[in-house]
Amino acid sequence: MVDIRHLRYFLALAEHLHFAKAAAIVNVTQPSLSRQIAALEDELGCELFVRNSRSVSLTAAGLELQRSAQKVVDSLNGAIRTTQAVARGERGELKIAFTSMIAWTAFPTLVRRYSVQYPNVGINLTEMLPNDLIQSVRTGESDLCLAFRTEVSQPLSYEALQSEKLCIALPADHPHAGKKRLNLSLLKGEPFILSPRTIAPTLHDAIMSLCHAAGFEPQVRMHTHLQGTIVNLVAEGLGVSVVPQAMAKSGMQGVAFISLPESSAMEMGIVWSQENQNPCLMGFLEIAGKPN
Amino acid sequence: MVDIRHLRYFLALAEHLHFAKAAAIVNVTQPSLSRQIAALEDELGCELFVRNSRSVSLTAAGLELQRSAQKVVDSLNGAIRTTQAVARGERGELKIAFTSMIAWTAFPTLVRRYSVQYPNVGINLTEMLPNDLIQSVRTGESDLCLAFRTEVSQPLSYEALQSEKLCIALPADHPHAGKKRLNLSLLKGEPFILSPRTIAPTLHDAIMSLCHAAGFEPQVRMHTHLQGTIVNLVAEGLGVSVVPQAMAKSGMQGVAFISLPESSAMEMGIVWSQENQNPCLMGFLEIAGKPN
DNA sequence: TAAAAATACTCCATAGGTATTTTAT
DNA sequence: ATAAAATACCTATGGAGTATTTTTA
Repeated sequence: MVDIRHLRYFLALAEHLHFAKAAAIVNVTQPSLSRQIAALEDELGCELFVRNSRSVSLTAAGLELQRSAQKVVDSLNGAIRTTQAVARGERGELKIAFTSMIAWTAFPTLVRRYSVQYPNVGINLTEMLPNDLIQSVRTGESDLCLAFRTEVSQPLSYEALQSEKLCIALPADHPHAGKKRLNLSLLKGEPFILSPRTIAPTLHDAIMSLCHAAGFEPQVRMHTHLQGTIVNLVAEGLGVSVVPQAMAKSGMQGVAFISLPESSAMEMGIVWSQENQNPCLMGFLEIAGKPN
Repeated sequence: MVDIRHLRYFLALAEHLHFAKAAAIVNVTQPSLSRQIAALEDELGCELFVRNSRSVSLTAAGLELQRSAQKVVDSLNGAIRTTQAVARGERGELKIAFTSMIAWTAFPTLVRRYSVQYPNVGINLTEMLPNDLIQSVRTGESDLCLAFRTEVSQPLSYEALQSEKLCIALPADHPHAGKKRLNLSLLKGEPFILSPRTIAPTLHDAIMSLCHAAGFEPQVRMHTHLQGTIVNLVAEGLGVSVVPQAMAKSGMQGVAFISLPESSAMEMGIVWSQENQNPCLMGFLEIAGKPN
């Protein structure tokens, strides 16, 4: 059975055309090399070298083997290296689930930092509805997701990434626009644009309890879980809303953002499964754990 | 040191995901396979399988190795096969030297028969002057050549392929054209077109001795070693010539060919070196030796 | 004659086998 | 309880080393 040792010995001899020198290269003695080359020729059933006590040269078959054996050895070395790289999490694929809100958090920066440090890992970002995030991690469909703080049970884990207060979004021409502070109760009669509870329960409930604390039940006119769309609708004057403060960074014209210091912080973090063996996940968690 | 055995065992296990079954595939016992897989993982420094007593599955690194190891094994098998094919003369290159006269002999058919039987051998046909043919074989520049019968010394060999009588070529409007037989001496005063002795001595000398036997010294007006050109010049009425009978097959208009049964046969054959180790040469000689 | 490859002989590392234990469902 | 992988222990194949012989330019 031809194995890699035969090829390594053969390649050394094919290069140096001298048994003693080639033997030294591969760290064996000349008789050992002689025997292995003879065994290889016997195994293949053909001569690879023409040799006498004065010279060694390749036959046509030997010349062919020199070309192809080098490829075999190279591809074996490559296979070993890439396998080890995968094991170290330096190569492979990381499947990340996110919702459209992602664009307004620190998550994009985190993904960029990861992709810079692990340039050979393919990052598969899949958008899904907020409610489906955790389940996709549980089934292994995703390696991790970004979600609001949540209680997760074994084998899932949660780690906080970032906290955001909420803020009020008003049309720029709204009577209260321009104020530094605004008591939510003043929006009692306004039409609200909110995320539907069925899709984004955490955010929905947080806003609802703010309104209840202010003593009113908001009149919800429109639903969408896309925060960017909510801000757009507010800019069109179709209603008011309460959105994560990061949305203020959107630079959208026609909207006034008024901070809500009394709102509880909306904490976001990443969720992953401790049973997930994808080595790329370890690298991501390590980076997520570091302060940026 | 990772070798092919490790990869073969690994691939069997990666495919069947069951130690006992995979062990049977590669014809070893289960404990032997267990130990070799463990040794491979140890050598690579990473886990390739997640296993317990109920199930075996590939890790990310194992999945990567499955892909690349298959390529390594395939390329090794390919290297072995092509090397053996080269040794058997079924692959490689055959360098053949010829002169332009080649088109008028049995040689093209022989080359075609060879290339049909050995479709993976590249045939390198190099045209050269008749005088240079033998030398190119001696230096190894060519593996074989077609030449007129010649005495060659070790390590060169000659084998006859084909014999050709010579014939007279006359312009179609020549007074003697149309005759079945023609004594050469009747061309005594005619302008002759011949191959120069410096380039094609064998043919030149054969024609000269025919003329001398007929009792005259030909008046040589033009020289060229290209038999096709000679026939063209005859067709233009510029002279007469004596050419190999195969030229009659050329179908050239304006030329009459008259056989010369008294001419000695011009024997052609192939010349090669017995020291030439090109396995393709053996295949060619075998085909050349067979009657077509 | 001398440089270099092949051979003879010995040793030992390790792959492989049998029997058994451990493990997880 | 059972199927399956791991481990213990033994055997023997064959790869490697040293010493020597053979070969050929």
